[in-house]
Amino acid sequence: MRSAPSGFSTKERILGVAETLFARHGFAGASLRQVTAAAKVNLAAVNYHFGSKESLIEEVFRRRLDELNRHRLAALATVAARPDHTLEDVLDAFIRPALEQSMDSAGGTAFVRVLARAFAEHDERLRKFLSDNYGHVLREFAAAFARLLPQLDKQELYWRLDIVAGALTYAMADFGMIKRKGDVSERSHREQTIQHLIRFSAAGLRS
Amino acid sequence: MRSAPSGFSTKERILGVAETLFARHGFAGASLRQVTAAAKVNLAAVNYHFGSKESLIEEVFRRRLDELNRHRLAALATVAARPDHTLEDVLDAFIRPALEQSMDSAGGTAFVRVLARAFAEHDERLRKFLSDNYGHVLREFAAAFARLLPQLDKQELYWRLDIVAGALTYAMADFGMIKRKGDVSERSHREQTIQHLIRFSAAGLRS
DNA sequence: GTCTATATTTGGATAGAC
DNA sequence: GTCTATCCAAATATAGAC
Repeated sequence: MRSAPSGFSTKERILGVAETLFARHGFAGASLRQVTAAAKVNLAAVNYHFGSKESLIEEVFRRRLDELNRHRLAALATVAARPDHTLEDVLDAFIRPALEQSMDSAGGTAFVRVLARAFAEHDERLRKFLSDNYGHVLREFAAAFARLLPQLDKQELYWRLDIVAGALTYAMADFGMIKRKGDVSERSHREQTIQHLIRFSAAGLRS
Repeated sequence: MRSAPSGFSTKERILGVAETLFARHGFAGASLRQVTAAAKVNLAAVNYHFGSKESLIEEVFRRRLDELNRHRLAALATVAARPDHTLEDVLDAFIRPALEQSMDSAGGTAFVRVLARAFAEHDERLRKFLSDNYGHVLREFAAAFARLLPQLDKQELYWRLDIVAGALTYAMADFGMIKRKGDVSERSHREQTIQHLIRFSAAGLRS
């Protein structure tokens, strides 16, 4: 348990490297050999710790998504408790936790790009896994949006949420790669980005 | 030259099937064996007609992108010639040709999803190919947007265009899968979608 | 838990007959 | 231009020693 030079267990190193390579090359495009080589662990370690490549992929999601969704739901609950909450508040509850995670955790920016991959992926099993385990979060947000946009019928609302979710995913995926000017702190850069995305999304949803 | 039962040449059948399977499983995820089996051609036909998988991928893009970009540039030129043209006009020139192609050509909906894949793909060679061959189109549109949004500095504009392009790509990719109500014609459904996307994008760009 | 070695499958590409 | 057969590399997965 802990042969790792870096202080991380073999399992954690595999997860971290897999996240990076899946973000860069896709799930089919990144091989277990690339992963184990980059993580400096033995090839057999993946199957020992995870059983299969597919399970490794699921673990890459689980590791961050459990926490991210906990934060999103907590933020949504806080917001929804205020009787005068706005569309912008709900969008904030959705966007802020993702960007916070992506900036605070090492490899967090890679994970947001993995999320974008999942969005593009139409693989049946992956979609089912995500829907089974995390679908309820999106449904709660959808319900919150529906209450704030009663003028839109259901079909129109879902169509717009789909665009917004896609746009946000892409924007956040690219966020890590945007170079900020040297004179703004990381914190205020993130805050600016959050405000931009909120205004952008709100404008699209209400238009 | 023409052994195909469907009236399409072997080469065309390969391209059509490849487009569908690349859209569904990604470029790494769809194998040449799957492609040739579905196209009911021999495995060796791919290398005979295209030389390699990579060249096949490029041909899948070229076949539709040449035409699409011709239409986009023509529409942009028409719009830009009018001194009072608006942001909405430029967005129309970008969006309409894509949706027209996706609805008029068989397999066009698949191609829009291939485009979405390319957007998510960070593969060096693919990006270089697309940038080398079609980058000038996006630069022309970017210039047109810049003229209409002089209050935004360059960095901010690119950041927003990136989001809008991502959102539009995703929206158009999903468009083919959205079931329209039975009482609206295909044509008016498309027209409604175009108007939605334009308003949505314009709101985000101006916000 | 980690290693080496290997089984097994799959994928891209070619050779050569027709 | 199309076919069969085959080569070779790469990938996932497992067996078994340590």
